[in-house]
Amino acid sequence: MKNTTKQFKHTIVAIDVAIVTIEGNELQVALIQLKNEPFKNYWALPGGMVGSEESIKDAVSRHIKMKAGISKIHLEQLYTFGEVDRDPRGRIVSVGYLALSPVEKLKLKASEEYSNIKLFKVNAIPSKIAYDHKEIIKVAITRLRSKVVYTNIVRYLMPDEFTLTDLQRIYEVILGREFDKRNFRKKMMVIKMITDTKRKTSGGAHRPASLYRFSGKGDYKIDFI
Amino acid sequence: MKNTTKQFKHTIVAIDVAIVTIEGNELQVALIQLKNEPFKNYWALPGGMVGSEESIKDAVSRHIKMKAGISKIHLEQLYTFGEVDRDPRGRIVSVGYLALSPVEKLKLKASEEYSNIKLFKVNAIPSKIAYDHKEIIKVAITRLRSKVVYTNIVRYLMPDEFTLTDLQRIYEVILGREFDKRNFRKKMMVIKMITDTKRKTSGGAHRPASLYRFSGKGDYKIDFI
DNA sequence: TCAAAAGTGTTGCAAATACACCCATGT
DNA sequence: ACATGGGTGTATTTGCAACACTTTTGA
Repeated sequence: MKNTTKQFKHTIVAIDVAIVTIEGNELQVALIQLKNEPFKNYWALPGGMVGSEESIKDAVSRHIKMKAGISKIHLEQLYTFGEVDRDPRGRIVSVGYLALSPVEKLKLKASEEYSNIKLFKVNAIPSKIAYDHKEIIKVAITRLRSKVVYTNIVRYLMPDEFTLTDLQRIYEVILGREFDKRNFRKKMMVIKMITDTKRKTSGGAHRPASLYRFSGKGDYKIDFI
Repeated sequence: MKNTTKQFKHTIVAIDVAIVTIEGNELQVALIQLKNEPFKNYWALPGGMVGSEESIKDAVSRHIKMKAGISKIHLEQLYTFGEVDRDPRGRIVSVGYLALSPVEKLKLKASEEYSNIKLFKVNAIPSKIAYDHKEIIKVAITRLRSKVVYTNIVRYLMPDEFTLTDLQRIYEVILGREFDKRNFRKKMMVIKMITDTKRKTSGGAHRPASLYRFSGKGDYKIDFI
């Protein structure tokens, strides 16, 4: 990172979003590689300015659509980072967001601004991270881990239909510990967060598994796991 | 509220803070009465602009010191409100904060800007509330209620020394339900959040009560209540 | 001696955990 | 027939909730 003079005179509101997904039994976050100073070649969260005629949430959606090719994605606001010197280009206040999507729905694409965009395991993010984005990622993962035990937030990481083993694997990846299969299934049945589709998998060299989907449409809170 | 033309050209970052305390067995929040349009005589949360050379948190502390005469107060960021039309004067993004203090430490004082500042019961806030401040208050109270059951956040609402009955009352006021005295005391002992000072109250026409203080200095999380 | 709040244990119930074997399919 | 993941029940432990009486002080 090089020292540069400040480019912006006024305080600017920006957003940065941690797009989190699960691939290969690992939590992953999307990072872009910056082309320009002051953080040339550093990795950063996708983000950008909030326009003067758009809400903060709309700005997040707009940037996600540009960089990850997805317009319907679960979003939640994390925290607003407002240290004076967090951005060497000037006074930029950034609102951090968490976005969750099953990996199949992401279409990461580089643009003129960025030489590259790809997923990194959250346990192995590159050391050259721009700004305070490492901290934002940490807040994002902490939030996900904390909400997973009292909400149905995992639904945003799952495909429409899934087996109970798939679901258990997602919980295990997020929380980093294993569950007993029988106890896990019992609990899922009790809280009736999911519904049996009466369809089954086929093709595996093993007994077919029942396919489930999440019940209802919204979010809810309850104690489980 | 009257219609006015926009006063500010650029997006501005402001803060609004819900200063919450307990008085008379009720949760209370400090509100100021505005002197000027577009919300003349409406009640609002204390708040104001974030200076270009101060962090967001410093701006919150500064405004609290001005309006509530207290410089050491527990603060936590709640949410950033970024709808385009939330302020008729222009594009103002506001970072909402929760501040907690025992009532004895607050010294609410009116200023030139505000004709009045006082505490309102959160169950009886006036109907003439400016901006989206009713929503901010709601987020503040929800956050407090939710954190009280898994953190030691009540410490910021208590005086330095207190009896177990005092402490139980605070939990009951915040959560709006009653606890069994024996179970409550048992739990407080188990989690060892508080320490016996070996001192006792005196003066009441009843048996003296042991005085306690919170252990350690920081925050922690654990399941209780 | 009375009023008022402080203080103190036990029991029953519900929820969480630990644990092992048979089933259906594809190769 | 065998390898692979799917599917199921019970016993034990632990944590939570319900419950009532005695103690100490000041008036």
